[in-house]
Amino acid sequence: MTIEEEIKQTKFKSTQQKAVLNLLFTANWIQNKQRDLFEPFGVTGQQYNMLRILRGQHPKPIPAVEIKSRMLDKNSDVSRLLDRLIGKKLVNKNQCPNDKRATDISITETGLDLLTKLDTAIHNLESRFLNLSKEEAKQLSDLLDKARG
Amino acid sequence: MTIEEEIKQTKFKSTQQKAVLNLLFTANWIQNKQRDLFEPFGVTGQQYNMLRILRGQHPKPIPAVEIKSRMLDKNSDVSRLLDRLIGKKLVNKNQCPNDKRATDISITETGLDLLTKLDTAIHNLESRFLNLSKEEAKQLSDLLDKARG
DNA sequence: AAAAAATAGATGTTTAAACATCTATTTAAA
DNA sequence: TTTAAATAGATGTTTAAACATCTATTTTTT
Repeated sequence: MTIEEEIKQTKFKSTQQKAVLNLLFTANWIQNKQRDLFEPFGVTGQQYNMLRILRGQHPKPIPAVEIKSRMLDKNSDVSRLLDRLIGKKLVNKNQCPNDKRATDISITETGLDLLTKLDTAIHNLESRFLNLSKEEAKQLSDLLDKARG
Repeated sequence: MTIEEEIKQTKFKSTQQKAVLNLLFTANWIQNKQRDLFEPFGVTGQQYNMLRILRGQHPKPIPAVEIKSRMLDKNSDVSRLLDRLIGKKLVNKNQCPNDKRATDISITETGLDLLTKLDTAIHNLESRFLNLSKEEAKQLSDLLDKARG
């Protein structure tokens, strides 16, 4: 289905505007698919994003401000996102000894196990349900980089 | 700034995964820009989306369910989004005479005036701040259509 | 060293998203 | 035609996003 069919709009002010609408629509489409996929595991997209960041640093703990700088959504409310993950025993938080303002955040074994389970499911979503060849995916990513440039 | 720099991640599981992350990041980036732009006018992105749909049908009223089918976010809580726009006198709602379950929704003159004011601002965002030529924008839109296919 | 500025993070409040459920009406089936 | 199913929309509730403000600590300036 083209974007015209998806939002029942045939005329656009400009090609750029159409691209923007398509981008926002497609992001929503992906997020809905991700939500369905994450739901049985009890995590949200933002929580998954945070867990992946922590796995990337594991076993080194990182401060919350560093997590924030790596999040897809730069406005994330990291404090309370962390609270929820701590509640689920998926991450640990300690005061940083070098800087008493800062925190040492790390992913737990439980968190790593959960990510392992999610990996397969996510991989299916991203490389099978997303109907793009490797070349097309690269082209898309490059265009997105340029768009923000 | 490339997506690698934006989220400080250099390795991706697959090119498709990188494209997905870039897509979600870029959608967020656009939504933040839109929020800044809409903020002085007192509307949100979803409300703007709804107003544009109603303008497209003006002066013909349409039922809420038809609005929903045209929204970028198909999960929108149309009832309460409408309540907010009615509160701002930007749209009208009446019971539909042919089907007492349904509603007749239309944009008001105030709503049309507001959209006129927003048009210029939005156009700047979409065709100037978005650093893509017409050809590149088309290429992006086509890739997004294909990705969902 | 004292004062000012910046930084890390927590927390309070308002608004909206997410999800389910409910009512009224219309359409389809038995 | 009476019942069952589907549709349109409203509403209740829980959770999270958005935005501002606050405290504690560290860094910079004077």
